[in-house]
Amino acid sequence: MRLSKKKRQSQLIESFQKNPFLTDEEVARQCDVSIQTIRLDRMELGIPEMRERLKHMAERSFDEVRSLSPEEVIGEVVSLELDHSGVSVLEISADHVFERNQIARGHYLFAQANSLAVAIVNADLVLTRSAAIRFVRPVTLGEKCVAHAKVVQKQPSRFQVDVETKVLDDMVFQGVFDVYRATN
Amino acid sequence: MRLSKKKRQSQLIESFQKNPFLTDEEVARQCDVSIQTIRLDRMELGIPEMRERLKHMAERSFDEVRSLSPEEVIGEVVSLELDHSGVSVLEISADHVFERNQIARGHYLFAQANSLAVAIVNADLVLTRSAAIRFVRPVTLGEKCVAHAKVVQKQPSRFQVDVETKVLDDMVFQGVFDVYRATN
DNA sequence: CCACATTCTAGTACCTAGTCCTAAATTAGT
DNA sequence: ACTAATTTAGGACTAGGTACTAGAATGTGG
Repeated sequence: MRLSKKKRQSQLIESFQKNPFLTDEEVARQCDVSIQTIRLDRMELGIPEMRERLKHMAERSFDEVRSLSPEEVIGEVVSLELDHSGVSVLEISADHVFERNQIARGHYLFAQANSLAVAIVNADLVLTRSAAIRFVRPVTLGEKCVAHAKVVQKQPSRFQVDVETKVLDDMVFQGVFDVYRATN
Repeated sequence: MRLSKKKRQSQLIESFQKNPFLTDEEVARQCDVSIQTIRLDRMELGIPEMRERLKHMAERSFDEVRSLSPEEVIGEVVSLELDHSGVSVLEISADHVFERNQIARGHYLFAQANSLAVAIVNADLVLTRSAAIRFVRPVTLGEKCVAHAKVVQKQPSRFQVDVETKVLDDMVFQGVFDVYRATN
């Protein structure tokens, strides 16, 4: 006997999770059943065909790249007054948290604040020289982090930008960034 | 006249870059040429068919998830003495840099240092309370960043971890992290 | 042991988004 | 006007499927 239907199906779920690139033919051979059986299983389990699986993976990763790369800012900038102030919003998704406890990894909050501090300065090449930051309280999955940045010191090529990130009215992160206009 | 072959082809490259999900049929309509022309173009330019493109994207994102998630550390930890010291290596790839100037975005260096500082502490739930960091010099595409972390102060649930990141013998990043064991 | 249900297998027609190939038609350059 | 480059058309074939029908094998209850 080859395995009951239920066992096969739960094994199937695992297989596709571990390796989404498997074709029906390959798993059929693995389970020693016909290709049609695998297809019926996929129907019942609501698992899409390989091409669709890959497409969804590609979509997800593409969306990430797109939201990161064009503006090169983490979080969505909702208002920006160059050389003065700005606000960005980052909703903590599953990608941002530790699996075990659903707490956001610090560097995402840092990245949000840092890229906002850099975006605020009106120049082609802006880099961070130094920063002092505090993670006031842990942020968890689903929370919407709103970062407010403002320039507090302005010199020809050096800026001090203060960033405060809140969830609702709750302060979660504070940072002071020393950024500079670099000569390209 | 519809556009010269060269213009069409360079537009094609851009289109596929902007949206890898396009089928030949769709771009053919966009360029107002036949599907075969697009296929010849793809051949000449060495652009694979859509399904292959998506597959490669899926592969890349799959690999990333696999290499990032298990340890939840950015960079590869090459040595680790719990509660004492550790070293991790991060090679700056195209994903880490600003497109314009090939300079690594600060938060990747921060992420490497931060996750090493957290990994070093022997406890289930470790979070960063605060940090003071300095980006000593910009890091560019292809450079291999080696972060050395050591615990310089140890209290029951609070640690100060100093991190220095170098490219060869060149200091590029310095950070002092205040991390703590949290009660889960 | 029979009957009936569940489960599995086989096979056909069809789909998309292609490849590979041949051949004809069109356009451009000189 | 002639040749060469470019474009288009079409046919045969492919992978990895969907959707559907029908039959075979394997249970399981009575």
